[in-house]
Amino acid sequence: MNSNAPGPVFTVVIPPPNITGSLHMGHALNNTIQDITIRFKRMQGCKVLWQPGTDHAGIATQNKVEQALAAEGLTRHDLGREKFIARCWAWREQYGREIVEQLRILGCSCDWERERFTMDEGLSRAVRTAFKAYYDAGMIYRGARMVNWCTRCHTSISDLEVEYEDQSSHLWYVRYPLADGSGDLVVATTRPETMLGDTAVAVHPEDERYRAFIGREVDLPLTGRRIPVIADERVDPAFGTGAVKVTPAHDPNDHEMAGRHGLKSLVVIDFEGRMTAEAGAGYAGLGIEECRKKVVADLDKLGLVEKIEDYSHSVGTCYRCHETIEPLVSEQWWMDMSPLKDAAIRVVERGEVKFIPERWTKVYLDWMENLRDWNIGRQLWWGHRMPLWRCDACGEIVVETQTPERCPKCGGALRQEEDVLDTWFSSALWPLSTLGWPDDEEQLAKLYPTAVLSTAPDIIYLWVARMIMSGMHFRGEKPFSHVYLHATILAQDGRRMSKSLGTGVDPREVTAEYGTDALRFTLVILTGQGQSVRLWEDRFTVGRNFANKVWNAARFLALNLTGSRLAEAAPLTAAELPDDRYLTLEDRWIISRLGRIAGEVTDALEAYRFNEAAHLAYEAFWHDYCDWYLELIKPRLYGDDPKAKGVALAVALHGMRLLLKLLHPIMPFITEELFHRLFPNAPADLMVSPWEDHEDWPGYAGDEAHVERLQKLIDTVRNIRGEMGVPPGAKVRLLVKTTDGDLAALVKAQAGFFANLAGVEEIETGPEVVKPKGAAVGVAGDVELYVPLAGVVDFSAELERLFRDLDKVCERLGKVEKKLDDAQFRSKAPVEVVKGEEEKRDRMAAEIKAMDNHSVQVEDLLYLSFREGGVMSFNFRNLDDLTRQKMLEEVELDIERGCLYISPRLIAGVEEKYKNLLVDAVKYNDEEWLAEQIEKMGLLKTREMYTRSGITRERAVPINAHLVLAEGEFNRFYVRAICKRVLEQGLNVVIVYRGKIVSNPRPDSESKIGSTIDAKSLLGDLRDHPGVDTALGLPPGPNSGLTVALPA
RNA sequence: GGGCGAUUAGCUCAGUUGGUUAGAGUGCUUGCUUGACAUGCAAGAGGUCACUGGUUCGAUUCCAGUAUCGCCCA
Repeated sequence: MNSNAPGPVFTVVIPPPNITGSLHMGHALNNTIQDITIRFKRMQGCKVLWQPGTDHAGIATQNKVEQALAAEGLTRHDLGREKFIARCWAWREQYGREIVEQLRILGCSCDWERERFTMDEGLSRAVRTAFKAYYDAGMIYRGARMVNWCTRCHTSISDLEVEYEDQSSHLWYVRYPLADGSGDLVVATTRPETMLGDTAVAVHPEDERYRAFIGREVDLPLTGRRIPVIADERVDPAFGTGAVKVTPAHDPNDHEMAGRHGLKSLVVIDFEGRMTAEAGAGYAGLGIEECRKKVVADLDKLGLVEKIEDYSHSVGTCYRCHETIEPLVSEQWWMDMSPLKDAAIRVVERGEVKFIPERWTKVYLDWMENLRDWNIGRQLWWGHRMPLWRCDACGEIVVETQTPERCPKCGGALRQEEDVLDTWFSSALWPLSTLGWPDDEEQLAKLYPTAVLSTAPDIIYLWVARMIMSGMHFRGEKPFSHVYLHATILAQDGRRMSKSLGTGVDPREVTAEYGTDALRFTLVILTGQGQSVRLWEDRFTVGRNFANKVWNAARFLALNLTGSRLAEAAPLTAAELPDDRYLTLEDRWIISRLGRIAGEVTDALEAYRFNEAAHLAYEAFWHDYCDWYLELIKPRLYGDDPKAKGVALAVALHGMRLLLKLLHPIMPFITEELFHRLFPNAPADLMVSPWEDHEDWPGYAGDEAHVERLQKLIDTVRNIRGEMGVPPGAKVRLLVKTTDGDLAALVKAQAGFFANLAGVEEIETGPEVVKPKGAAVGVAGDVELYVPLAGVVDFSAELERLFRDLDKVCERLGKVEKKLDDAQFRSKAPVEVVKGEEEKRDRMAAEIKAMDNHSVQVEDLLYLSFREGGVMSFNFRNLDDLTRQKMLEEVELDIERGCLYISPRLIAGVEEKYKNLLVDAVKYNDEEWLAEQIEKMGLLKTREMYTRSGITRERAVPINAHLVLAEGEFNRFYVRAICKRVLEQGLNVVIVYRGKIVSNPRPDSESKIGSTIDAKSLLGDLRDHPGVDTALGLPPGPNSGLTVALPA
């Protein structure tokens, strides 16, 4: 413990891993979580203690050692108790060390010199002290009860150690003859061999079928015994025949039933899993399976087997050896839990112990409410032998913490109880015993209670509940304030990792291949609070790539530091940042931003939101720091101005230092290493450096906002470049049209941003910027950006991009306007929300307006392409060669013949989006009314339409609709542009229009999404052109569309 | 049989009190051997938030039911 730290004490006890083998992924996650918390608190200045240790895990370890002995052909009985225990200790030495080694590889910063083991002397004393206290209080007693008996482990085990497996078996229907010879009663059972121990047959009292049988007797076959037929409510009339055999000694339900009816118990199965003498000659000594076969065969011989059905039921098995559990009545040591219950419930109900996530509180309370007496004895050798002695002479029972010499009553010789205590008896004391109880009150007062226990949900009953009970009982205080239940790690198939299925991932292999930091980071960023997560090995590339990124960013700084004196004078606190006036905009931005992130990471860690903390740090490191900041300072680093370089490096180092700190709890190794490389004069290790929070860092909110604006503009330029296929090396000119003087000034002053990050070599900005011919256009808010690309761009791609953006904005605006039109919304929603929506609308309207201005540009682009060879250039990249060829033929412009035919598909440019367009058009053609219209309008056939989307040339009816657009899919800009061109050629335009137009509202008009605009307004300023005729209305239909037709 | 949890992009997961343009990583498409990093850089596509009702001006979010999966208890 770092006792000199200024802050409060922060203690965590490790849930002690058992010493049976190796740590699995769940351990890796759990201990990573604890280490993150510990490192975080340590850096925050707390006096932290992370108490490490291991658990002796009685039955589990004993099994392992027995397996090892079996390999030598030995059993524990060959060795005897003492030698066997010695072997267990040897095992513990080896595997206990291995576990600890694995924890160290995981980077766990435990207080290793305090490492404890549940069977240490001190901890054993705690166990004896507790036992005596309970015994003296009358809470420990001996009694014969039904227990779960493992015939292989030769011990009773607790209910929680029984695992239920579905097994397919049979249901045997056996006839029990009535004693008076008047017939028989058929009982159904899954365990025919236990009939030898039957002492009754039971039916439900309300069961009409059997009412007459109650109180009579049957002859129990194979035994010569006569047993009664009783009535009991617990009998399920739907099971089997509704009559069941009652075997009090070998079934928990029957045992209870026997108690109610005063039936006697007949033990027919012994602790070895063999039939006893009570089972009768011919059966005694047989194994259970063997006996079952014989009983069935014998019954069959007597003609008493009515039938045998296939039956699947769940069978209790030992969680350690998977042997079937025998319910047996056995003399055992029990602990009365009722005196412990209330305090343990209260402390949770009062919120003094909080479960995270909260829902586990209920699981805990439910279990506590139904707490049963605890079978604390185990018939094992490995474990804490009960501190209880019997006097051979007078039978006195002595319970002491120190081994007594003689019987205090008669002076006779004493023999210690053979049973050991359930492992959980010592686990329950872990937070107490490791911190000094019962001997070191001073230490205990300082360290107890601990802050948090982090563990898996299935440990709630085993440890959490018992630790709380012990803590409350012996200390009057909870053992921890928080219980963090971490995620369950599953295999790729969504089930628990399984060694036998090969779906397990060994943390040791992952650390070897990807590194500890990668393992830790991946686990943490992947697992949300208490949610299960699927994991397989590939997933660790996330962590590895990030670690690589961190390494390289630091390397970048180190390379630039070479030869600089900065390294020696490396800045160590935010207070030593370069003076404000030397800082550039990006410097202030990153400082302010990282400070903000530090605060958010701190909050996330405080709230046990580890994945959020990891995500925040990741995002800040990779995207803010590397992608933006480091790129921005490169010119200064490579430039000739040593002072500017110094400032940039200093800020970069500060940022790096903070990021390393924020990442350190999660990735301790790489951060520590890099810290020392970059800051060789640092007075201490990173792990004990002070944590830095929001308030330790200067904030420049205005500068953050400025950079965000620039980022948006740069994104837009990059988007244009990417979409237009501008070669990465090519420099472009950028024109920014804005009425915002501040923004113009900002853009002008920070031209370097654009040069570095968007390949912009020249910028023009201001309110009167004019868009050059053949420029790609982008809109960011109310700002318009032009990138001249004449001769470079694919115009159709540009149009496509522009309209795609426009569509998106229009759609969003439509939603907002609909909302704002709703009187209910206006009256009932909070004013802030309404205001927010209004602002949103204004912003989007401005954006649309900016785009709208580009209808002119659209026309230009079209015009340009028309003039240059009369073929529009479209983006054909997704089309196959044949289609491409056909389409090229189709778009020939034949102005002389007064026909403009453009396939709707081509207008769209992207076939997918406009897939249904032509289909719709052809559907119209197929219908009679369209024929009528053609007739009426005197339209001429021009070209055939074809498409590759399922409409064949044969099916397509040729029409002379030159432009067919369908619902929601067209852009009025196209319509207007094309119409304008056509009109300029002295030709006429007829708008055929039908139904609702649900796209592209004009921001300056009343039209909105979902409302109808008429064809005239659609044409805007062209509507009064003498060549335009919109008189033709078509009936509305499901495929509302619009046709621009040109009569010859 | 009872309880709990999950169901969001091809995959793995975030989404904090009901109003976001629903996000990330990975995978996919396109282009890049740009002087830290190809374990990389830039751009792009991809989602009726399982389904059905209800509450509400408004539901991925709250409630009820259904379906599928998982865990715990009996």
